[in-house]
Amino acid sequence: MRYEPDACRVEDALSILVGKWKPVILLHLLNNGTQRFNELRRSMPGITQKMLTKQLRELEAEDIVERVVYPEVPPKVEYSITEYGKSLQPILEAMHEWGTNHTRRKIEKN
Amino acid sequence: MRYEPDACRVEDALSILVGKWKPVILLHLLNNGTQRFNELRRSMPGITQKMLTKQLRELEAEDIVERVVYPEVPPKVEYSITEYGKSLQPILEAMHEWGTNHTRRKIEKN
DNA sequence: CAGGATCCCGACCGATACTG
DNA sequence: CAGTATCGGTCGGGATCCTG
Repeated sequence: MRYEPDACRVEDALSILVGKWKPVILLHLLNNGTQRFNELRRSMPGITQKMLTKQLRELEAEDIVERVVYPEVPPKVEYSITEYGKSLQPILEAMHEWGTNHTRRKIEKN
Repeated sequence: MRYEPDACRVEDALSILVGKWKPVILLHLLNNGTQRFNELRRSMPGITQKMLTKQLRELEAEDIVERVVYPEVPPKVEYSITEYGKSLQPILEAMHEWGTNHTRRKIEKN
């Protein structure tokens, strides 16, 4: 009789993954490993600096990505997935697979 | 070199699952089977009629839930998960499990 | 009973300009 | 290079009232 708690936990996971760019960022880091800020930026045409920064900060706050600053001039900052972040991979892949299927299905319907 | 397509498919899945109440609704229907409108409403304290209607309509449009209207007075409408909708269950459960873990982890950190 | 129709606010996100 | 600051538009979602 109490499904709200369950649903709340699903929402917790969703709140991490949602955000227009978070899945893209995570997949990038999962597939390409450690990357610098502008490296990520270039690989995601359309994202703004502000958004990339914001989403990375949020993921960092949840211990999903790691941010390493090198005290140099010019600045150098590297981002990577944490071990904990990797635990999201199955979910991302499941969603990717389902999404692919869903898209195909919709196309076939027309 | 092209991860955008992958990410887009993830977004497709997310767009189905996101919406403050969609996971809750889906879990309800998955666990409790067919339910009437107000039955669903009562089991989700906090949701408004408008929101419940809207989310159900969106899920119906994607063929995730089925809506059956009985031409009676007073009106009777039943909602249930479609076979296709059931394919989301693994994702929902994976998210639930991950979310539960994540919440516990955060609590332990404090 | 199961909704439709309105009004409204705040968060999300984009565009642009500036900086250590 | 890797950000921060500011302005503004869009829209998800809540509150409330109305109806076949």
